[in-house]
Amino acid sequence: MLDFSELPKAYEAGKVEDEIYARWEASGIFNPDKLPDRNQKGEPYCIIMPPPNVTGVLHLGHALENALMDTMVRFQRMRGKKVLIIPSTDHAAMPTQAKVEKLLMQEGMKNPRQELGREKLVAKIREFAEQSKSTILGQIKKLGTSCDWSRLAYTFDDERGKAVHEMFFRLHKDGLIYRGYRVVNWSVKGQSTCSDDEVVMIERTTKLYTFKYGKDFPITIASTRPETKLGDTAVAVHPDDERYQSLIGKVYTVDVGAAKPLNIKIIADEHVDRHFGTGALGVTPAHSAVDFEMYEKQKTQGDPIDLIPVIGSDGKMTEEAGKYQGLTVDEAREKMVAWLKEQGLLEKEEEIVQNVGTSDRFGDVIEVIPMTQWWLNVNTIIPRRGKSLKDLMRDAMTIGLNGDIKQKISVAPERFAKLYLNRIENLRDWCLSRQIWWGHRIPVWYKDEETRVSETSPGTGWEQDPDTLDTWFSSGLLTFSTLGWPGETLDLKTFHPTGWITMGYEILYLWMMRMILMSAYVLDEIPFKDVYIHGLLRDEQGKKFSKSAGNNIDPLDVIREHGCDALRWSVLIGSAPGNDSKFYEEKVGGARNLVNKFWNISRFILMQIGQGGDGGSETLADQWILSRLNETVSSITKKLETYQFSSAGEELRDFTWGDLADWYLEIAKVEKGKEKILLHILQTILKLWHPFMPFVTEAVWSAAKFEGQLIVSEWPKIATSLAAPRNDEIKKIEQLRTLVIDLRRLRQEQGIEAAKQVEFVLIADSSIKQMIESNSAWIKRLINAETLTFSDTLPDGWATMVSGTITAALNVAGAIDVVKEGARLKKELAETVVYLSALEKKLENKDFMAKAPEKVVVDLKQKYSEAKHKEQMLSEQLDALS
RNA sequence: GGACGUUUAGCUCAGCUGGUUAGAGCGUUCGAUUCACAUUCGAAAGGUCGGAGGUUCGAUUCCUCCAACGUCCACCA
Repeated sequence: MLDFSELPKAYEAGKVEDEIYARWEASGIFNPDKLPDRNQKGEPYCIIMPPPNVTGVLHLGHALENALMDTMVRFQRMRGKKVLIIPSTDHAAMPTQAKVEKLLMQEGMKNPRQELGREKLVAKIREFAEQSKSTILGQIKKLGTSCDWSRLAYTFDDERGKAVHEMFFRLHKDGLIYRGYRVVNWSVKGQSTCSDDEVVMIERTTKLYTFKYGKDFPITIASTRPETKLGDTAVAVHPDDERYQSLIGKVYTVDVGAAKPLNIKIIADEHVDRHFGTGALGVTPAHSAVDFEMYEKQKTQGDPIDLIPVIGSDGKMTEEAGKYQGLTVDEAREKMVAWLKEQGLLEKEEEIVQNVGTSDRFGDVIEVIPMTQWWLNVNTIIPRRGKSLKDLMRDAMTIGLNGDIKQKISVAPERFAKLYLNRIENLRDWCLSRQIWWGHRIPVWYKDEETRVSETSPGTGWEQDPDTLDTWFSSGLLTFSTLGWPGETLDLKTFHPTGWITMGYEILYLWMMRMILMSAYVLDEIPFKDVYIHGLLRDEQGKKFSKSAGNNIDPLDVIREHGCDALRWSVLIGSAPGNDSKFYEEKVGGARNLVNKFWNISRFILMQIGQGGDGGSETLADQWILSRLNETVSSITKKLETYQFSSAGEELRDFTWGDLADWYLEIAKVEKGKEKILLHILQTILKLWHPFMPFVTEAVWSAAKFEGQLIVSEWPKIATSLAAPRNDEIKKIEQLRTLVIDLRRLRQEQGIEAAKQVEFVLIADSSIKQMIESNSAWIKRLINAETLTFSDTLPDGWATMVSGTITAALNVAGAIDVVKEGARLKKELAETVVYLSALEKKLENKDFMAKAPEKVVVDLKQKYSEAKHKEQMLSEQLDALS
């Protein structure tokens, strides 16, 4: 016989978590190939972990993400699926290099790239990344995530490198990847390009200048950046604008101080807003994305305009800028404005609010500069496909790839699908190349005028392209590069498309879109069937957690203090899918109490075992709890299937704490011999709780010496015989519950200390009387009554009340204040009458009776007769009083 | 400028396709506590569901408008 009273009174998370995790890991069940037979035969279910950046350590967002994934995966594993969750990390090219460069500069280096050179700097970054990576992986273990470490991936390891190259070659062969001279987003500080998605718009006030290029120029234009006007080659007006119509097509030569006089052509473009400024737009093809588009358009229309770069990659004015050469943009602007004033060309100078793009990694204002870069064309038709990448991305979310509904992604919450589609329509070509050194180097080689695409050098004299690929190129492949692609592996066949994925809405575009693009293009498959978008965790004031704001919380600190289960619970519960939620200390405290409560419920049940024989037939309470348990199993299963984590958890808590602990276990203290049922209940709730609180449940499971490991035990089945609507017996106990609650309130209202044993007298009809009598032992216990007797009349001077169809009287010491009692009864009677009339109105409404579901009508009638009875009792008592 | 979201108890939030007297956690007040759990138990107070219309027998839920707050997008130079 095991002595469970030796178990610690309070659950000690810190003492057991690491050991439990190690045990799971050692038993191999994180690896789908080593799962029990039941799972081997089950449906494959794969989740790709959103790879944390190797830039730093985990934050609360990761805790949330891991809690979501792991809850889902444990649920699916217990249901018998062949479950795989693949852990990975992201080399995060730009941020990682930026971070290491910053560190080196803090150590005294002025320009790490110059001082170290490519090889040495990359080595430094690798060293940092490796260290950071191992920290992060350790942290993920602490979060309890049951991922398969044997399949660990890194976006910058050799296997992923192969996938990256292969993808590059295929896209290139199909003509989707091209090298082109176009304007890019350029961070002067980072000395690299970035994609549109990495540009963060910020609002600021700036001056808008209204001026002419020269005295003889017919049109006045406005600009916040006069210095770029040194590169203007056109003025665009709206084609229908009668003010300028006669000028369209004309060319004017002006001299604003650039190296050469500028030829300005008046062109028509309907993007021009007639009502903003002067209704005319100075076109600077080299330094504005929109203007560049006009430039391209003019070119295809056979009416070309020039492109003159006046700002260089160092952020300074170029040779083309003439007398402004070498100045920074700000200096040039000042000088230009001064010149305009001097010449009397400046007409107006006003403050306006404007959005400017900044680099999300380096923080500086993005300059738009024309450069030769590698691009991915999202609009051109893919050979043999008849569709563009953009089309594929759209199909995956609407009709399914190739019109196959099985190849359609569903997004929860749905609204994000709309946002995604909206975004796709505005997608422009993706700039792939980055001028940093940390990342997959572009597999293209040059020799003299020749270009060759190849993984390794084609021979002597060939120079590899110095640029690297955008990190998202490699993370976009993750759903299949982690499964062995480009090899035709068993994993790939088994697990792709993956089953489910979760991510924050902030990387919806950056990551989700690219995974869909890559997978649809190369595998003709969606990367995942379901996406669950989660919100952001914010602090108590609603601010984002960040290091710079100083409100950063390390999930490991929380675990150390309250345990992993408590952390998981507190990030999962109390929020709706896709909505942000707040994280604060009290929430974790509450979660820790819950974990401990759970521990003690289990401990109590275990301590009952061996206390007394088989209890014989099921009592009313037994039937009730078993029915509730079954309802709970059914509901939790359904909720987890539909990703209602918070709601599922809350219901589980309410059942376990409310129904089980506060009612059934209290009853069990009186009705002995429930060993078998208690054991069944314990095993069932351990399973239900396991996905939410893996550690405490496994700790109980092993302390109880139950068979095997909980993590691979079978999810409880829904007993269909009990799943039917509750029978009359179950209704009866609900009635008794109501009675107990009412009697407790009666005590409380009478101000009698709960400790004191008191006498109750009840008036009830015979069938109810019998029911109360056969359950009187635990009823007495729960209301702390010495005697519970029945009578036909109410004793004088006792406090009375009505509960359902039962009238109860409590013996209070001394006389009751008749006036006070009368007032109370009157109030209650009035409330009942109001309630009754509301019910009556409903029941008399023919339309309602015709349309309302039968269940509702039956319930209503029941309520009505109960209330009617109560009304009668109350008025009788009131009469008796007076 | 566009799109989306939020607005429900003192605080943090649930509330599925409209249906009994709108819920939870925390907090508050009152009471209990040798009992598995003071990381506990019982009871109570607290909401005209942001505002105004509309549809319906019935609206927190659906529609329209308005307000406040928030997020994302956008080529207003």
